[in-house]
Amino acid sequence: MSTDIRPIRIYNTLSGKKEPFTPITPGRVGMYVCGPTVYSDVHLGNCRTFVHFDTIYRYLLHIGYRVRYVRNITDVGHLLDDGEDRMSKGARLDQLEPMEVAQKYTVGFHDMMRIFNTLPPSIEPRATGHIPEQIEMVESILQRGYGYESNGSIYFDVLRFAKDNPAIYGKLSGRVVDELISESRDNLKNQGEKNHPSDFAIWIKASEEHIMRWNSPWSVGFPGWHLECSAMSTKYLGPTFDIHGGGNDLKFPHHENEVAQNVGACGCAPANYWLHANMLLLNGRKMSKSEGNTITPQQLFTGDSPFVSKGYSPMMLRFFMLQSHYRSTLDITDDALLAAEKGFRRLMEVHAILQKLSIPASATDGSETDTDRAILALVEEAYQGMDDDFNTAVAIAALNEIGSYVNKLANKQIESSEVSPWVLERLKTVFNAFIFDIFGLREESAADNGPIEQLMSLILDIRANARQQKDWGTSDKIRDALTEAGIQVKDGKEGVSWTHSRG
RNA sequence: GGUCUCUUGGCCGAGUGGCUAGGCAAAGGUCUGCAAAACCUUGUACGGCGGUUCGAAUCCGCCAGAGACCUCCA
Repeated sequence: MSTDIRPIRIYNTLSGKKEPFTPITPGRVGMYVCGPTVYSDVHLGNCRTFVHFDTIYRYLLHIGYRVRYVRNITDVGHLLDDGEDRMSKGARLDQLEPMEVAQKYTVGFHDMMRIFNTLPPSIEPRATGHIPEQIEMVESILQRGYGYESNGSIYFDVLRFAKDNPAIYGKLSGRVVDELISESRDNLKNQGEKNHPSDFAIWIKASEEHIMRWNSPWSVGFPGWHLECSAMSTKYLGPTFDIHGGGNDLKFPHHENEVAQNVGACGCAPANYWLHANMLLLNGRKMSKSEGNTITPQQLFTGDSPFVSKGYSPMMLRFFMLQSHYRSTLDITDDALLAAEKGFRRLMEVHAILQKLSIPASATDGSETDTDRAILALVEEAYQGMDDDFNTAVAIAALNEIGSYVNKLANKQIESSEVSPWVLERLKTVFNAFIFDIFGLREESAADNGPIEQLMSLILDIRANARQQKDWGTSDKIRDALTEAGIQVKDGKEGVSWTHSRG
């Protein structure tokens, strides 16, 4: 029931502050996130953005919303400085058909999303699959007087739109139209076809050598960048929906123009809440291929890069990303990764220990203890962190504090009578939910089970015998050899256990 | 050049007008055959200079540094 859903607050770029989230339809959320342009391999920054929005999607689902999550694939429409479409440029370089290029990088993108354990969106529409919808939108914009034809191309009339809707254009990106006039560069191709430098193309007449082309009432051509998102979000989520997300760098011009197109086409604003994920930095700087300050996800996994001392697993990287808030820049450094890796292991280890804990009902008298209250307060803190603009860092901190209780309980450093069985059960459920359902983490230690479990139990048994006979030479030899093999032996009060010490 | 954001202890990284974030690293302790793991204790951090306030790291101003956008970009 929607009335049971916890209230949450979201930072809305439109207003510049946190607002209580109220969906258009109670209990349901429509969310659109700008997906990748598939003309090259996924950028690590894309991964961060999509991991965060995946976590937002997961949290909304977890607290009980029914969510339609739309994330597009842009496979046409980006103009380069020389006016060449990005897709066809890639095709020329690779000697491939444009759709072959799109397909190749789409598959690569999906693989990467799977590696980072993101849930697939409910709908993943492609720009080239929605040419008729985009043409219709151009027609609507023309009918309402916010577009004009020039030489077979259609441009969006930003000045006129801004004049009619002074409270809308520029609101998202904090821009003033007068400034746009003086600041716009005029070195774009076809600039002469525009009435004003800040106008942008919504339909572009294809030049002879342009490979991607479709018929339209105006010319054989292709849709402008920005248009696909307006058309597809409208088609699948309606003219006005709840949440629109994307990377910070899309605020302008992409999102600003998207708003203008939607309002220009139907007179209604596309989304109520705009969320923007911040950039990923490498050693304090924006990643840049031309300056050599860049690392691919693959290099991060293998460690094959001068920027890292070793490889890092995808799940550890996901955890690393979630340790910061989505609206903050996140700086990748080897030290930070090393520290996060240990933090990740600690959390996963706590989870494993917790799931094995049990407290006999007879251990307590049924009343709520101080420890019960402390633990429940931390659980609530984790949820409130997420409620407050999806603050994963705060939630992780609360989970870590819970971790101390879990370890103390497992070590018998606090009596089991101090924790009520139902609190422990609740803790197990909550931990499970946060780690797997919300944070989208997953166990990484190889699918060991069967044989390894048996071997380990044999080895540890031999070691236990040696220790009983005070044969420290043998027991330490076993321990050292296992350490060497990446297995950590833990001698606890309750017996011996082991974990993989490297992932 | 214009617009905007950020600057937190050794390293990351939350937060915020008065109350311990958290992780990693470090030191001491408990436990241990010795370790490891775990647990406990320890750091009096909020770029600089002014101002507002009973009180600011948190609000305002100036300065310095960094970053982002203005052009394809997650």
